Amino acid sequence: MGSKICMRENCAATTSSPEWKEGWSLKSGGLATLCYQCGSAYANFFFCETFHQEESGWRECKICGKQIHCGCIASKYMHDFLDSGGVGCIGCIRDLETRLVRPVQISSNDIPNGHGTSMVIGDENRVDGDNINKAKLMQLSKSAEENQPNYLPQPQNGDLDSSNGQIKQEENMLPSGEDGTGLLHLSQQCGRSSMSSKPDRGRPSSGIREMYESLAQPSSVFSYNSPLGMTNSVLHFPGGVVEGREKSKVPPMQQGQRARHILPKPPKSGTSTGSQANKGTVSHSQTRVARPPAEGRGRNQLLPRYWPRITDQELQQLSGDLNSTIVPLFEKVLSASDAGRIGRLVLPKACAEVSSYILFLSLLTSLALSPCGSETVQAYFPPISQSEGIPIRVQDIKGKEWTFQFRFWPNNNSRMYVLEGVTPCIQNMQLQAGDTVTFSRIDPGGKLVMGFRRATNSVDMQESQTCPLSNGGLSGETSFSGVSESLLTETFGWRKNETRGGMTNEDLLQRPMLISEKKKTRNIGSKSKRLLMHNEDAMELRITWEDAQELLCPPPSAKPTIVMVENYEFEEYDEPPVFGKRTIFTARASG
DNA sequence: GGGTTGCATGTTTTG
DNA sequence: AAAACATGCAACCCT
Repeated sequence: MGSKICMRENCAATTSSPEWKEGWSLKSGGLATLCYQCGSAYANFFFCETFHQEESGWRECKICGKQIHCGCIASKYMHDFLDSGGVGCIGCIRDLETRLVRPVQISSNDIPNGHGTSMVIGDENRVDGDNINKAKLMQLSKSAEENQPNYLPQPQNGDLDSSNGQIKQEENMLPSGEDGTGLLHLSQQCGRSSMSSKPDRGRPSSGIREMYESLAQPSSVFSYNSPLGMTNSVLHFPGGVVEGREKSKVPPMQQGQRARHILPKPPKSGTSTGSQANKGTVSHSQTRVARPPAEGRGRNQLLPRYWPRITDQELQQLSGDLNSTIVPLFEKVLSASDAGRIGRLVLPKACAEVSSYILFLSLLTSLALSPCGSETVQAYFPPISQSEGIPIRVQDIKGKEWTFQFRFWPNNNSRMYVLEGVTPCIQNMQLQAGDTVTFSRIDPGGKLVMGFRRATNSVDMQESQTCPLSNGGLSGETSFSGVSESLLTETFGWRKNETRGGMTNEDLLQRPMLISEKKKTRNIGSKSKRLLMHNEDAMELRITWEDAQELLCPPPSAKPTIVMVENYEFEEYDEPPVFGKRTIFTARASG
C-alpha cells in the first residue's frame, strides 16, 4: 500500500490513501492503481465530473444529452461516435441497437391513436418507434442532430401515457459486456447525466432527448426530502406500457421493484400521490435508476429488482459527507411477511450466497473469497454453513446498533436465507410492507449500510412519521434524511454469543411497546391471494390514534367518573363506548 | 394459550 | 421447468 502512487494525474497520492482501488485498463495490461478518493470516483462514475470538469473535451450525447468527457482515459470506453457525427453514450447506442434486435409487436389496440401502426416494443416491453429498423437508427442519430424528434412515438401521438409504454428500467442497465461490466459501467455513466454541476451542460434543446425525457417521467416515484436534484437520462420509460403480465394483473407492491413500474392508480384528490406530484419533490431530475451492484457477485447475478436505486447525487453526497464511499449493494421491497411480526426478512439468495459458479470463477481468476473484501468475488453476507447462521450487527441512522441473525434453512434443493430478528428495527424505522430496505456498504472499512425508502403512496402520511427519525439522525444525515440510504452498518462484526433478535439497549426499554405492536402487525390476507395491501388502499384503512378516538363516543346516557392520573384527567365510563363518527350540526341561515 | 422455530408448500419469476 | 421467494403451519417452547 505504501509504495503505491495514484495514477490520476495531479493526484499522486501515496501512502495517504487508506485503501487502493483499481481503475481503467492500462495499455501495458492490468488496471490503473487509484487512491481511495480517485478510485471511488471512478467506481461510482463521477471521475470526470470530479476531476476535470473544467477541462475541454466535454461533448453531449446526441441521444440522451448527457455530457461525456471525450478526452480522458476514464471515459474512453463510455462513448462512441455516431455515423452522422457527434457522440453518444455507449449505453444509449447499445440500447437502441438492442431494440433493433428484439422487436415485438403489440396490438395497435393497445395504442390509441396509434396512426394505424403497431407500437413496437422489445420482447421485454421496450418502447420503440414504428417498426424501427437499422436504417431508422441511422435516421435517429441524424434526427437528433437535426432536432427532428419524430422517430419514436411521442406521448401525444401514440398516447403513450401511463397506460402504455413502459420499458423495464433494469433492461437498460443490463450489462452486455463479456463480463457484464462494460455496459454496466457505461449505462450507469449514462444514467448520471447532469450530475455534473455545470447546469447547462447536457441540455440539448430538443430532439430525441426530449422524446426520452417526455417518456422518462417516473410512473411511481419515491419522495425525498432532499432538495438534491439530478438528472438521470438513462433510457427508461417508467409509467408506460406495463409488461404483458402486468397489464392484466397489477399486484400491488408485491413484486419488488416491479411495483414501481406499474402505473399507479389515478391520484385521489388529497392523497399523497397527488400532493406528491404537486410538490414535485421527485421530478425527472431525480429519477431513480436501478444500479447493478458496483461490485461483488451481485453484479453478475443479482436480479434487477434488487438493484439499489440510490441516485448518483445521493451517492456522491453521502460519500462526500461521510468522507467515504457508499457502495450500494441491494435493496428489497418488504413483503408482508418481511414486515410482519415473525421478524424474518427474506434475503435474496444471490445476496446471501456465493454460487458455485462464482466460486469457480474466483478460483480461475485466483481471487480470494472473502466475506467483505472489496476487491474479491463475494456475497454481501458472510458465508454460513450452519443453519443457525451467525449474528451480524447493524447500526442505524441514530447510531443504534442492531443484531440480526443471518441464517438459512433448506428449501427444496436450495437454501432460503433470512435475517431474523428484524422486527424491532423495522418497527423502529416504522416500515411496513411495500417500503424498501436498502443495503449498502461503506468503504473503507467494509461496513454495511442499511437504509430504507418508504413506498410512494404513503409518503405524505408517513412524512410525519419519518420526521422524527430523519431529524433525529446524525447530523450528517439530516440534509438527505429523506434519501434514507443511511443506516451505517457495522458489518460483519458478529459475535458468537450475542442475543438474537435485533435488540438494542434502547429497545429493551421499548420492548413492551414492541410486543404490543406485534399483534398489530400480524400478517393479513390469505396465501392464495398473497396480496400486499396497496399502499393507497392501506391509507384508507389507516387512521391515527386521534382519529380512532374520535370514532369512539361515550354512551349518551352514561356519566363519567373523573380519574386523575399524573395530573391528567381521564373520564371513566361504566358503559362501553359507542362507535361512530362525531356528528357535525349545521344550520342554514334560514334556520 | 400464545409465541417461536423450522420447515413445507404454493405462487411467482426467470431463463 | 426450475429457481426463488412469500407465507402457512405443525411441533415445540415458554409463561
